[in-house]
Amino acid sequence: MPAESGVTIYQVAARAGVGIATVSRALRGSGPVSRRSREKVERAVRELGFRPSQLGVSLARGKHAANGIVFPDLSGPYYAEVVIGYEETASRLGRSVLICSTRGRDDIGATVLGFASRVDGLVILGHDVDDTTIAAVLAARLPTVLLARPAVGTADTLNTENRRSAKALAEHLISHGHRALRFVGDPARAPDVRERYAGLRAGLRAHGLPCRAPLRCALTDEAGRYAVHELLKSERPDALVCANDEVALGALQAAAEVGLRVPADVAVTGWDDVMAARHTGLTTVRQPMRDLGAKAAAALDELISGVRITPRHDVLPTEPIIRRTCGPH
Amino acid sequence: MPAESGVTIYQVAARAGVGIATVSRALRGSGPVSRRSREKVERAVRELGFRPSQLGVSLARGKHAANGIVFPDLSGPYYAEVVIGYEETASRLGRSVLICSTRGRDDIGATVLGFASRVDGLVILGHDVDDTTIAAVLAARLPTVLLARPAVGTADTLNTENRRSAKALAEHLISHGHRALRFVGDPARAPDVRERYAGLRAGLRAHGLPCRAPLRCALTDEAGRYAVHELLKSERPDALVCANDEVALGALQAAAEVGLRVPADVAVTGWDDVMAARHTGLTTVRQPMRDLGAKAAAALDELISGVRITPRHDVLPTEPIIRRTCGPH
DNA sequence: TTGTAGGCGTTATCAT
DNA sequence: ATGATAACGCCTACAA
Repeated sequence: MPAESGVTIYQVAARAGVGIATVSRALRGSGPVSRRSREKVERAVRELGFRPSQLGVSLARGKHAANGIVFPDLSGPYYAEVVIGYEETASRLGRSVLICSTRGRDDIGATVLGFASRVDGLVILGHDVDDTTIAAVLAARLPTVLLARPAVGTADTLNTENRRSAKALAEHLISHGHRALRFVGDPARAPDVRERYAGLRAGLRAHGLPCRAPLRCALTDEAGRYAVHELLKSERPDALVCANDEVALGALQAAAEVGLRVPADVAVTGWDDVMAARHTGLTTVRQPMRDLGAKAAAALDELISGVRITPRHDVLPTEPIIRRTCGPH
Repeated sequence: MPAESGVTIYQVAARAGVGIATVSRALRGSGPVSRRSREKVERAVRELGFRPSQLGVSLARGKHAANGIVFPDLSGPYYAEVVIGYEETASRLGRSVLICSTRGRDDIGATVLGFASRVDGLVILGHDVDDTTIAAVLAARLPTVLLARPAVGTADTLNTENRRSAKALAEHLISHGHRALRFVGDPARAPDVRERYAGLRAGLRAHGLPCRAPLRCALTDEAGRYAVHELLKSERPDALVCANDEVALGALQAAAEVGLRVPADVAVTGWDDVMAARHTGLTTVRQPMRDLGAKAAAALDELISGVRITPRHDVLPTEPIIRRTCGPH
């Protein structure tokens, strides 16, 4: 006795004194139904509290009428915003949204494959799902959109711009007199981080400045705090260009702990523009996260409905947000 | 051509030279199968890349093997954390998770009812869904858990403690010499806020102090900022007890704008312990949000599997987190 | 305009 | 141990 009232289309038909086909047509508007029949059906539906079983509908149609989204986590505003944008658009397009977090899972491949068998299309967010698994999903002919992740096979791809904004950020810092810019984060761990680091390097190079090796750490405030704290014991960079806001927030804490003023003694920048960034005056780069989700839903819809068959690869622009932590106004 | 490979159990049976019943049994382990048959089936499955259609399985079993969760939004860490906790536990219990945001929707009732017909059980988070709709869901005999929301009918209920912690917070402020405590937020808009306000009043009353009317505003940083900014033009409370962290963050901004120091000139407290709270030194109250989601999933599982039939109403404890903004350590 | 019948892909019963 | 066969609830030619 799942969701549906338990009432079947047969009972409605019986009560209305018509055939099930008429009930179906009346409900879906999928064929001619006399005014009289329609009214009888509507009344029977009301009296019985009939709600069509999604299971029946889906099986008959061969469609789940549901899309999936796979993401690494929902803590931290980044992914959550994407999911919200996705849900908003998907539901407007009449599709339910199934979620699947890979957080702390050991069998990601199998999980995603199972998940894929419950949806008409899939969005995969981030790089927790390996290429092999994605290839398998594509082999099952499941429409797929990859988000914030390098391309695989024929899947659509949707990314946000990293390099250009990172370079702009670096040049902004340089123009304010900063010279020793140090990147905080691990380029090896994520393509996005790699590109941000590349942008920083490009900015430095353009001004004939050297670039030190990145200060590697995980993308959490605690990791950033620890790494930067250790760093500041022995070195004094002009600016800390952090891989994301959380790391930057950790860096701010570390600076405070060792008695350094921001931005007077050291500048700090992040990436994402999370809420905490606004409230700490953190200079950062804003990504259109909700848009990203919405665009993914729209792209997936095109793929599922067959309106488009050739893959598309989009890159959404990002925008540096200059605040207090990167220097005098 | 949804997720599943397109291969059916009949093709597998044919290839393996057995009946479909044997294939089903072999795959599910739901009955005796000879070693020999099992091997033939396994090989056929592998060769054909067979994956059972969830639609077929669900229809035959009369179960969606999926739970739903309805929430107001995912921006802001509160709901996102709950959803994560929920997904984690639900998926461990072998159930997929469907999400439904009510954000910016006009037809919430209809949306939720439609949503309900796609799941075996439902968690409803917050008070965006009205009692009538919930009653309708319950009438459809759908197992339901209400989260952070007053009880309705026979649904399970799971809440976090508000009043006691609010009172404790008030008494902490009072013990630090604060007298003119002002509540910021609108008790009329949410039961949680109402209880937090009640707790504040109780704390003041216990010390023979008067309690002013709440400074009403929406639960966003912008609303809090504006309301407090206006307030501080004409009044000088000792402490601002905010309905949640976002409002409190807005209050911090407002205080800074009018040149007031926190906590020297005015203390500020929030509620939720979001990331930004940690990084601004905001005194707040921590709620076990992920736990809340996990417990909801577990409760729902009991209801769905029929292990328990009588409703349960739990209240999870909360914990004041004393930081910088409420006064000298 | 309407109803009958077949099909969607499983599971599960029940003879064998 | 195994395989027909009947559900499951709906949609949709097709025939009337």
